[in-house]
Amino acid sequence: MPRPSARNRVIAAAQEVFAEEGFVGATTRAIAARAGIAEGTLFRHFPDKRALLAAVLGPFARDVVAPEVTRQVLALLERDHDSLEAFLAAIVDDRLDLLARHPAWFRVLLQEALLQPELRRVLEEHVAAVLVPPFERACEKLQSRGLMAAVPPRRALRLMSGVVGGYGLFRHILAPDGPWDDEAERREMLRFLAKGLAP
Amino acid sequence: MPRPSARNRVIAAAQEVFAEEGFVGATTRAIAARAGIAEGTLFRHFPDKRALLAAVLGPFARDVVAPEVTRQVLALLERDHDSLEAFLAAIVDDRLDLLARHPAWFRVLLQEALLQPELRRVLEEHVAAVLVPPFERACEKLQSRGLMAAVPPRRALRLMSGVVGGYGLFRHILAPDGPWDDEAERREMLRFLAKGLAP
Amino acid sequence: MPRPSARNRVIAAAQEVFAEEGFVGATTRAIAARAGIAEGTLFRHFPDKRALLAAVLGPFARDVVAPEVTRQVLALLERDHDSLEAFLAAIVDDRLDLLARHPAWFRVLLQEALLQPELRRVLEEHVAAVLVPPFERACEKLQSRGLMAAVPPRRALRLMSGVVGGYGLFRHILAPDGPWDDEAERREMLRFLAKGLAP
Amino acid sequence: MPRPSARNRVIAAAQEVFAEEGFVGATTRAIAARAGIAEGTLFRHFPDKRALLAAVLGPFARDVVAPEVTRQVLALLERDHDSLEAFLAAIVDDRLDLLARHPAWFRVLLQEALLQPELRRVLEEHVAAVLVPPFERACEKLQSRGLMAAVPPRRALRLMSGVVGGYGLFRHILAPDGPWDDEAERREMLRFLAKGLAP
DNA sequence: CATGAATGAGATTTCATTCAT
DNA sequence: TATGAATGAAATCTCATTCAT
Repeated sequence: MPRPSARNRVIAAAQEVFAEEGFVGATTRAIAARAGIAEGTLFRHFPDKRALLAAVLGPFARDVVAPEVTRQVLALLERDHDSLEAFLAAIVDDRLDLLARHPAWFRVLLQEALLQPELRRVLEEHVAAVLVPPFERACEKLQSRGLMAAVPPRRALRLMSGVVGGYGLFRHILAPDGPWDDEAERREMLRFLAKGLAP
Repeated sequence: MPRPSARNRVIAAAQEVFAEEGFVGATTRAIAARAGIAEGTLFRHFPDKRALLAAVLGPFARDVVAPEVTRQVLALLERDHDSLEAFLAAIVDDRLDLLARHPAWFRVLLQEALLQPELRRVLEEHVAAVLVPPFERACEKLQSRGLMAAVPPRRALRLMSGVVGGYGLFRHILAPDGPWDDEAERREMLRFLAKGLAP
Repeated sequence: MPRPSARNRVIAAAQEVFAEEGFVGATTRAIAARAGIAEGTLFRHFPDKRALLAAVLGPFARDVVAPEVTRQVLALLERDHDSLEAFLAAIVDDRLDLLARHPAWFRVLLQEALLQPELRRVLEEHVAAVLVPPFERACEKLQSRGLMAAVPPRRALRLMSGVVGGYGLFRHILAPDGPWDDEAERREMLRFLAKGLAP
Repeated sequence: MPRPSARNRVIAAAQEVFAEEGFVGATTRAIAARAGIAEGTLFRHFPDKRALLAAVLGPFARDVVAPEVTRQVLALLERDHDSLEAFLAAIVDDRLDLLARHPAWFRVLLQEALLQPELRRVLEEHVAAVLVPPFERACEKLQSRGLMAAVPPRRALRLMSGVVGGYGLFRHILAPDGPWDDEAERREMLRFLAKGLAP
């Protein structure tokens, strides 16, 4: 396996430093050092620091919304689920998987979304706009079959996001060193969600 | 009503700018300008920028942990609750009230906790250490009376935090301009929590 | 004995702080604090910081050159001395006495003379110009009577200054806490000077 | 001959400005301007202003204490001297040589030693501790052979330092523009010292 | 292309000095 | 007259960005 290209090493380094220091707190010097290149070289690959942030968030955005990945979530949403439990398990597992694969992205995204209205707009447009309608349809389908409480789907989405996101926050940021039993957490989260959203 | 003291104007300005730009992104120039004072004057009131952050977060920390306020939550936790619903309502209302009174503090605290391990340590020590044990006892009391599911109390706390915190995030930061029906949100959150944590 | 006037307390405080931090390093805030007055009050007594320095050095300059005091040294110089030892003892004792009474002045003067050409000029003009000619005459008188080596008087003055000043430097600045036997030091300095300048 | 490196130009400029204005009075702006570089560039070469002072004094400290140079003085001290004159000439010439090569260092060192206890401690430890014991042994050897007065060696060292240092002060700082006959000064200083320390 | 030295705008902080009370 | 809050110029230091090699 060849050494990753300089460009990719920079992106990886930037991701780490952004996660640790925030976008404003991260210095191009630190990023270049961690990538093992000269500071000037960094600007051969990216016109400026914001472009680097875009490059870091870009793949994440793609991972969430780009056709092939979104298609997976969308597929889950479109599929007919026999039970609320099955539906929740499919969604939650997919998101937990994403979280486990990219904890740093989660952190950077949360930090920068707090600060950058523009990023919030992009997320709203590319994530919410794409995922919410299918999610709503899936909820309505379950609700019409009497498998789910009559909660407005957007509120159900927020509740689910709060539960899964809160777990991600504690698990990967606030107390990453604690003794976590991830499988138990997942099971209990699902049980809790299922009971909370049961008819 | 007299003009608020310069010191208080600075704190208010800093709170706003920190919330908008983050601690690192906020400039003392911007804070001083918004407070309507010269930049140098700012340092007559606070030895440095970090002290200003402390002054912004301090009241929040006090609001959460200082005896008289903590006592209120602690009182809620110590009291005997006739039902899970009553217990949840007491806790959630208290936290929602805090959130509604200090949305900017919530935002700054979240941002900085993501970045500053030291702040996480302080919160862990002053908030978690004080509130968790009484919360655990309250849960165990309810559980022993068969009013609550046999969830480990710390996990229950995380689930509740996720639900309430997620709401706070959407409500006050991500989409503060949306058409929110706060009373309905509160009611549904409580219903959801109560069902999810029911035996 | 009444409390010294505010003005004098400021001068005393300034002298200490100048000695500890140098003129540039001393802050008006520190001086005011040590004098026990408000910073603004300081400028009621002195138009600016340089005037304070002048007020600190002024009395010293007067002590060295002002008629009544200079007259004492001058008197010593004009007097007929029976021996080199007596001559040296008179001069050295006078200077040691000055040093012991005002160690801080010595320090401030040395520091600022290193930095301020203007101060060097003033000292040259008021001290050197006044004291050197009588000193030269005294030397020449001793030399003509065969009591002193044929050293050019200015060089003799420099040698004496080096010996006494070097002692002052070690005694009051570099190692003020050492176990000093001042009387022995004086005796040995005189013996050394007398031998060194003997015919 | 190539232009000296930027780093060396900065050190040379700093040395001059420190000598003229003192450490506190010297501004990085002035140093950068004299070195012909941008102010920011200065901090590429030295982490902060104090490091620049260290870089200016460092070579001096090395020149005085670093093995090869100290060894030279130490060699002089260890050697058997046939007469007090030869001993004094060896020591004084060595120190005068150092002084002539680095007058600015002498000045900066004196200024900062007056102000910085820490620097005094370093000098005490690295210079005094290394040179004093050999000096004492050399004196005792001369004294036991009846070639030198029974002066405690440390006092002899102070007397010599006063004479040589006083000369350095007048020669290089207070009146550098005067008409100096350095060879005569050296000769007379040695004669004076030899007579003063003779048995 | 990669480098790393250099830049200069801007950030935080200090401090002598002013002025309304 | 004394106060102390306020000022703003200037000092130290940072950092994204440029450019000759």
